[in-house]
Amino acid sequence: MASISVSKAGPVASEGPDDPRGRILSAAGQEFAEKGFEAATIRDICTLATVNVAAVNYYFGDKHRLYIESVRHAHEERSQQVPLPEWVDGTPAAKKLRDFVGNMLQRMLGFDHPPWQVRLMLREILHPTDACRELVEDYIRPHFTVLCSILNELTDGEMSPPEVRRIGLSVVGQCFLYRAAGDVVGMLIPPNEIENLHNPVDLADYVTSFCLAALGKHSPLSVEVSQEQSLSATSGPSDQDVESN
Amino acid sequence: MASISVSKAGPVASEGPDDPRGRILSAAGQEFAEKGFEAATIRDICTLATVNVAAVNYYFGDKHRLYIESVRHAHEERSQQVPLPEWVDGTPAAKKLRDFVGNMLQRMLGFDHPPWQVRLMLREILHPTDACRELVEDYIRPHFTVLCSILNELTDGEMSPPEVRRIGLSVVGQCFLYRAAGDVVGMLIPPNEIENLHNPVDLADYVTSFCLAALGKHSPLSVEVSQEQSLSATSGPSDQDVESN
DNA sequence: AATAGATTCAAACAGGTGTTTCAAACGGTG
DNA sequence: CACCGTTTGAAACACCTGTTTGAATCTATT
Repeated sequence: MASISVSKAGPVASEGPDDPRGRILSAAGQEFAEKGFEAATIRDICTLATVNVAAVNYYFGDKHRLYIESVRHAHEERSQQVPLPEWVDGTPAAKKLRDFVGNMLQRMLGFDHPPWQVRLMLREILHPTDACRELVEDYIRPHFTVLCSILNELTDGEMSPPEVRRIGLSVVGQCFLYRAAGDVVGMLIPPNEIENLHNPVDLADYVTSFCLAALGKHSPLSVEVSQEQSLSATSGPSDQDVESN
Repeated sequence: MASISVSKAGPVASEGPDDPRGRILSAAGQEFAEKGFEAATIRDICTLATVNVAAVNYYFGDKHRLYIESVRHAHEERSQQVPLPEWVDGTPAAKKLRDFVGNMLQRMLGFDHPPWQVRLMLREILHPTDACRELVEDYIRPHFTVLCSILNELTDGEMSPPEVRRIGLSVVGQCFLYRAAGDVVGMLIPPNEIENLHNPVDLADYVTSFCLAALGKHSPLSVEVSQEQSLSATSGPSDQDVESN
């Protein structure tokens, strides 16, 4: 959206089901997501995509441009896989917040283990390269803007935009920890507790309650949080996780 | 502490000021922190440490064991550089929480840009290898335990340990976002706002208030948060940031 | 069927990697 | 001083990397 669409490298941009370019893009995404830019090798990528090593040079020029394209490909696919919820007019802001958090956690953590698209984007967030700016403008900022507008609605415009953004980061941060440092969290917390309290659904309820309580739109957490005053059982529409390719 | 102290590889473990082993450890930490395990090269490390390439094999065996040792070295140094605050009896739990959060943010973000020790540990948290378990047990878990005990004291034991841990992760998560995804936050938020609202000191006040409000130990944030009911101006003792090596 | 362009392929290239070698230098001890 | 284990040094090794080459194959148009 924000970035000028760069003319796609390579001779052709077909859309067939066994389009070599697409196979390379998908294989590269998985390899880069798992091993990082340096450790992933063109040979492994091409083996996974069942193409010759020369193909990546033919379609993308070099490894770096392949990486850029595969990050773009990842967030484009993920945007379609888990679109933002949409609400009818009059939906309470608190429910919108719960839906948004549920949607974000679903996108970050997935139903099963998260798809490679998310892990690749995470790498770019943690150690930004040239691909990061586009990722932020086309993927992250739109989502963050929606969150801020929900928070603004929730507090009836009492807070300044900077303050709203800070609350927004608090919401994102609580979720982000599980995605970025999930392994460490798993070492820190007993395994059964992970399943009971730290699964995507219960987490969405909890993070939402925590935020609402901090904003005074909800009773505080410290007096009986266990009685599950469920805000909503249904998360946003079309939350399914498409493990494509 | 928790892990059995492995016999140090290499022929000798001297402590002199120009001990080659120590120079390699420090150089390796910086290189690994900046470039990651794969991208950092033994030759660059040895150039930085002004030793021959064969020295790393002589003192550590191979690149992998050098990495393990340098992660251990990093969190040992960082523990000394920014120790946990200590409180006199009768210190209010709310102040303890504020001190702890301030201390944690100082440790994560540093006064200036964070030292390589933190960035190396962060890499290990994000993409764990063999070095992670020891990092968690010797460094992360002790800190997390302190946080949980503060939260437990704060809520007068009303919450179960699992619930306390979940609150603890919320506190950590809010801080962690700035450390792990600081670049993206910088792209998402106007620059002047970063300086005014998202600096370590103001962040510590904010995260503490957010948490206290959620627990009902504090007035909610959404009605006038700007009037700075400062909990404490002094962060924990010995918060200075030693840029050693 | 013949042609021209697009695509694939095996092979090779130049450069960098972690690791090893083995001789030289060092430093304390008899 | 001569000895011997410890430490350093330059060079080489074997392997793997991204990239390129140029011929072979395929595909579609004439």
